[in-house]
Amino acid sequence: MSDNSVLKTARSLSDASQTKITSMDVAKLAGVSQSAVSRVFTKGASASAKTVEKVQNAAQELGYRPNRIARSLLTGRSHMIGLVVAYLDNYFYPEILERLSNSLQKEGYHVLIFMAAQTAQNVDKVVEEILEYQIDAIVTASVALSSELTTKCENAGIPVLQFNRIQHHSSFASVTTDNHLGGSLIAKHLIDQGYRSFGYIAGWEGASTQRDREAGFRQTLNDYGFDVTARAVGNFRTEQSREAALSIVNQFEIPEAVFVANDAMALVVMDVFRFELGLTIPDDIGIVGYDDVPPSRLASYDLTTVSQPAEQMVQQTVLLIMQYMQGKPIQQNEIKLPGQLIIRSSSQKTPHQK
Amino acid sequence: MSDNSVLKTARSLSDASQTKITSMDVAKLAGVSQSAVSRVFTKGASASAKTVEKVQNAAQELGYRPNRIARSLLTGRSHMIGLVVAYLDNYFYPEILERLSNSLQKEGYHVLIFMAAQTAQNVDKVVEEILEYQIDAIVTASVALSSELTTKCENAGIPVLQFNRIQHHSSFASVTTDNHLGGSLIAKHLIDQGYRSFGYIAGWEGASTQRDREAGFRQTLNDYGFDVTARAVGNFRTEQSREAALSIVNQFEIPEAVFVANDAMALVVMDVFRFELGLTIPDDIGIVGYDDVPPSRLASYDLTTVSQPAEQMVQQTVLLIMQYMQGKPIQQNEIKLPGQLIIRSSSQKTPHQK
DNA sequence: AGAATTTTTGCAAACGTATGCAAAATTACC
DNA sequence: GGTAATTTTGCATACGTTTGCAAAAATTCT
Repeated sequence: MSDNSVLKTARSLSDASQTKITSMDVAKLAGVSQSAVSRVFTKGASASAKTVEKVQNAAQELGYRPNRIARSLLTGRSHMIGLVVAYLDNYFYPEILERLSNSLQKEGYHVLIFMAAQTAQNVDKVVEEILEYQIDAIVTASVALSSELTTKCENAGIPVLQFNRIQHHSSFASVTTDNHLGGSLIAKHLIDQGYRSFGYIAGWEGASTQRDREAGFRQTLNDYGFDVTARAVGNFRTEQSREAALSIVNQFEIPEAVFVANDAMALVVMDVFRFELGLTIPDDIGIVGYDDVPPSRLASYDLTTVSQPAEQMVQQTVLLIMQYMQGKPIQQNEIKLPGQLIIRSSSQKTPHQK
Repeated sequence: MSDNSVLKTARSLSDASQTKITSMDVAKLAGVSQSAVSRVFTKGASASAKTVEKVQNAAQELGYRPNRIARSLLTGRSHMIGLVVAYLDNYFYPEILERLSNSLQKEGYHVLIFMAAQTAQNVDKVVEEILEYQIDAIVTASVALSSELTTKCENAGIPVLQFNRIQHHSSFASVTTDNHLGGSLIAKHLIDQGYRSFGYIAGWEGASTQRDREAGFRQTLNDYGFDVTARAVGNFRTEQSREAALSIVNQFEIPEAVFVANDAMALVVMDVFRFELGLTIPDDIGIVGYDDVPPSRLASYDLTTVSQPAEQMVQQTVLLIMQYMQGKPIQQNEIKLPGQLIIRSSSQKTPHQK
């Protein structure tokens, strides 16, 4: 008797009584072949109305659901998308994650999460793990892959989509907002408001978002004959932004307005200016952030910022993935969406008149 | 000739040239059997030092990584944990997700995310999908399963861990903080501070967290001879909390202190009180929240709150999962951790003296 | 050195599904 | 009603692993 003794251990775990129901069980109950069952549950396969009904009834009765793992093994598609993300404490990413997951879910895909702390080495290790899961695509959110890994993914035939970050050497697609434009809009706005000297608190210098925002900001300032006269680095970390705010004030002549590379830092900076240094916002000093995260809208901050079109970014990302799944290769595809300047009171020097 | 024409389509997608490398390929290159390769990569299996080296070299050269999908099919373990979550906009959950994912990653497990909007029906549909993925366990974060689904998971032998929520009928485990205690601590603190009349802004009434927080708050108030004299419902939604704050003031005699069922709402409430109604916090009115989310620490709010021991909660959750994986059944296991009252200035009526 | 023991190895059978192929059943057509 | 065209069905194989089993190799012991 050739019974399956292989899974003895695994089976005994799940309390013996109820065993896993397979397409075979359904087939037997419905009085058809296993392939018939498969065809009923496979999109695009055909079966006669009669068998469809028989199978569906049997499946219902047994509580059968097709096993995606087995299906994946055969089709080569797991319908899982790997998301690599470094931190979730930036308010912006939870929103993205929620939207991305929802959109993919609608298409029958799901998100497998991978946390990768700062170091590139770490990211690489994590991506190697991902590959074991046979996911269909990788989305990296503000995280960079080593070029070695990049080619590895290429070889494995797994597309990598960079979300909110660009590596230009890479042969993969990216979806970003136009950070250069955003920085530029901010400069223009501050100048319009009458501010005449400018500070900048930088994010992590390795990030393309940081670089582009600063470049745009500086360029437009220059175009109008101004420059950044005070600068500090906050690395996108809230813990470091207090130091950065203090150093702007202590090491330089206090600028009239400061652009902080993201909202999470800007909120802290505002508090340092107001409560620790006794400055008035926006009159003593104007503040602008980037991202338009929910807390920025709170009345206590009412922070001017650039909103990232999250929904569109996600839609584009999903679209690219779906296109790839339908066979269209993803080539060097850089999608850049415009952000929108959201003017609030933190930078409205001239009193807002009704 | 019996070549594999089955995967023709799938293969042609990934650009032909490089094909997927399997343990067979490695075996051939290393001059051993396929099972030898498997044993080298399987924790707990033995192989001679010589073959280990040969195999590792070959694997290295080919860039081989074992296919977890295939492994899962055989072992019955996918090493994936399904996380069902409704919203990510509560600041608290992103943190949980990050921690949970990190902890599980250390154990070789990964998180597959499922978003389930409010309705129970929706949750059920999503869980059905989950089951197809053959995940090893489900963690539900502030989301409830229908009892029908509950038994379905039971039958499938998949444990369900309720995070931050309890359904008492359910036969599954839960990890929560002692919300009743938290509410009680808040009442005690407010009374100690000299507040003498109390309002409450409720979360979603279907949530056990909401019920327990309110019950603890009320009970301790009663113990000291007080009661809640103003109440409104904010459903844990920031959009609804403004209305709630206004109705507290308009429909009742303004209480001296208000407990808001979570921080996300409390922040909005503070702003309404201060900026729309001209009240001073904490003197005209004291405010307390719940969760200790990052923005609560910002100087503009400095909100008194109860911190949930996120790290411990996650640790316990992971521990339960790992125990189950080792064969220990998860029975009605209600883990309840104490929260900690974090006293900040939003509720310090008597001036804090150095 | 030979027997007894332990370790390593390869063979082959599973896991649960999708799908090419040919046979069977149905439908369409004259 | 008989043949041709179409649809449905079952068989068998494959996906890439793990693992029980027995044979082979290495080790230990007397």
